Amino acid sequence: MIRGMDLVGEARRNWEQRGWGATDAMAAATSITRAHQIVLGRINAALAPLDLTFSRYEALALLSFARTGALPLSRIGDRLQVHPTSVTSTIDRLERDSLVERVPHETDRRTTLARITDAGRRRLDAATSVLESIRFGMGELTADEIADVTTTMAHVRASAGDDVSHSLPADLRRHR
Amino acid sequence: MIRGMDLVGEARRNWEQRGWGATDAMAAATSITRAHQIVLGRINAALAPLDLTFSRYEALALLSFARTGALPLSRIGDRLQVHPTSVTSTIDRLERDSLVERVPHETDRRTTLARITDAGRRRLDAATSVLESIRFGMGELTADEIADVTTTMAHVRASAGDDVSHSLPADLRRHR
DNA sequence: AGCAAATAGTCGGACTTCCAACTATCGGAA
DNA sequence: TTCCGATAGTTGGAAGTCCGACTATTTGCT
Repeated sequence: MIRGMDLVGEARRNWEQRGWGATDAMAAATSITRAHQIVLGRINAALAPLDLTFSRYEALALLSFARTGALPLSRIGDRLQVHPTSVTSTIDRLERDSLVERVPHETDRRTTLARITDAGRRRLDAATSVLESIRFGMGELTADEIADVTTTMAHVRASAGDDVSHSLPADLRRHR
Repeated sequence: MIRGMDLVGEARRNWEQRGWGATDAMAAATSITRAHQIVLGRINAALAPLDLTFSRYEALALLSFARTGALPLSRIGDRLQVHPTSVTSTIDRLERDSLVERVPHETDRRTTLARITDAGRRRLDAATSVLESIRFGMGELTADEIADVTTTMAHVRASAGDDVSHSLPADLRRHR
C-alpha cells in the first residue's frame, strides 16, 4: 500500500533549502508524531467494534491489575501520566457503559475510587485479544525492530525524567 | 528531575504476570505514546507564548514553502496526513488570527486556497526560532540518538506504507 | 487547637482529531 | 450533451487532552 509521499523527507528538504536549523531534531519530532498517529489509529480502529478507545482500554487494564480492582482516580492519572480532568472524563465514559463504577474511599472522603466491573473485565479480555492479534499496531515489524522502538523511545522518555530501567525487553536488559 | 515510575516497565510486569501476549509490542506502543506526549507537550508549551500550537505551526510552515504562499486545503490535508475537517478547523483558527487568509481558486470553484499572510510569516519565523532553541522537544538527546529516533520511527512508518526514503539524516542516507 | 498548604475531584472552556452527512462543482462516459 | 461518480470543503457531533478555577478534605506546622 503506497499511502503517502515522504512527509519527513519533504519537510527536511524544505528546511535545508530555507537554511533553518535543528533539522534532524525537526525530522525526529515529526517522525514520532507520524508514528504515533499510525499506531494509535490502528489500535483505535481495532478497538472501535468493542466500543473502546486506547485511553479507556489503558484505564481498564490498569484497574484490572489492582488487587481489589479499584484505584483512586488520582493514582490512575499518575500511572497513565494524564491530567486529572482527563481521568474524570475517561472514567465518566467507562462508567456510562457500566465497565467501571465509582465508589467512595473508605477513610478519605476526598478521594473516589474507580472499580472495574465484571462486564469491564470481560470487555477488557476481549479487547486484549484483539490488540494482541494486531500486535498493538506495530504492523509487520520484526521482534528486533519492535525492541528497537522501545529502546529508542526510552531515550526520549529518559530525557523527560521518566524512569526507564525496566522498560526494555528482557533480552536486552540482560545483555547490557 | 524524577518525574515518574517506569510506566512501561510496570505495564510489562503486569502483562507477564497475567500471561498476556505481545508484551514487547505493547511496550513499544506504550513507549511511542509516552514519547509523543512528551515531545508534543514540550513543543506546545514553547509555542504557547506565541499563541500557536504544533498543528497550526505545521500548517503555517507548509504554506510558507509554497512558491505563492498558498495551497488548496486538500493539499494541506494530504501533506500533513490529517482529515479534511481538521484542516478546516486549523485554517479557521489561523485565519481568526490573520496569519492566513482564504482565497478562491482561479479556475476550480470547488477548491479554496489558504494563503499565508505577512503577519503569518513573521509569526512563523519567531516560532521556528523558539522550536530550534528547544530542539523540537528532543531534550538533551545527542545527535546520534536523534538520528536513531528518525530511523526507528521510519520502520513503523514504512509498515503503514509511508515512503521513508528521504527521511533519514544525510549521513545515514549516504552510508547505507 | 487552629489555620495555612497540600491533595482530590469536578466543571467550564479551548483545541485537535476523527466520522458521517451534506452542498457545490468538476469530469468523464454513454 | 447529459448524468453519475469523484472531488473539495463545511457543518455537527463525539472523544481526548490540557488549563484555570473552585469546592471539599486532609495534613502538618506553629
